[in-house]
Amino acid sequence: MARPTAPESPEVDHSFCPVYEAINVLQEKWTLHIIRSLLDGPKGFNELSRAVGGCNPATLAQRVEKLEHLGIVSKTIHSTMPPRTSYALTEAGQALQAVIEAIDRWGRQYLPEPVV
Amino acid sequence: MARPTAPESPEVDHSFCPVYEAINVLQEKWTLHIIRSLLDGPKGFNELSRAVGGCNPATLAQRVEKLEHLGIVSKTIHSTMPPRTSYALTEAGQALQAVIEAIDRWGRQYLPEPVV
DNA sequence: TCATAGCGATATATTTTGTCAATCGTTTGG
DNA sequence: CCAAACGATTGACAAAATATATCGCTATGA
Repeated sequence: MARPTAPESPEVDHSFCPVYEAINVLQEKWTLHIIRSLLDGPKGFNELSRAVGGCNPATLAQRVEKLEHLGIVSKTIHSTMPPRTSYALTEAGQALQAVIEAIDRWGRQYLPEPVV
Repeated sequence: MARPTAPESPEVDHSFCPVYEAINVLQEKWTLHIIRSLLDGPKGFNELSRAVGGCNPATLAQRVEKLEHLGIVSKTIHSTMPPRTSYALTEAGQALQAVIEAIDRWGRQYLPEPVV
């Protein structure tokens, strides 16, 4: 047991495998959607919420906080009143474009029909 | 509302966006770990479980069934008693190697230190 | 001027999802 | 001949996500 945040089994040693960690970060619900939305520019909270499509504010706030903590997203408060905040991708976040593009290519090729 | 399985908001139209769908498939917990494990060859149920590391059998069975249904994983029953089954990636599943590799590169570059 | 919509969130209650631990009948290794 | 391993399945439980309402405040339009 090396990484407390990662799910572990006694049989396999995943101690510190960057891919395993990366997967753990990206597999959380909405995370990839958030990153994809931010790839076309910084957004405010509600703006991001609309772009992501369907994520409720509680989850969105939590995800975005975690991504900020991981250095993937940066949060800038322009004014508290009226509330004006913007979320943008950091360099690490921008680098995830490659991942999104890979998913994009895969989706176009192998999910041509609606998934039921 | 176009895709019943996808989370939707009235403001944004995600009706049929392959990337959006692909993300929805890949973001489910353990899915990427399962695919990554199967990239180095077919595995039995418990073998897969150990390779994935930490996923409980109920969830694993459910994930693997869904992936089979999506045409990403194929299940072959060699014998029912004694139980002998193997799970392998289909062509669509193999194609996800590109995605895993992109995540791999990203992880190595941007997650060099343990993620708390 | 005065209601209204929008901002960035947060709280509570409920539903969905994932986990834990035990279990099945059979074969194999010691 | 007893214990472990195989591929799962079950039911009770915990954790995560959702819907919905709400906050204080302001800029806008009628």
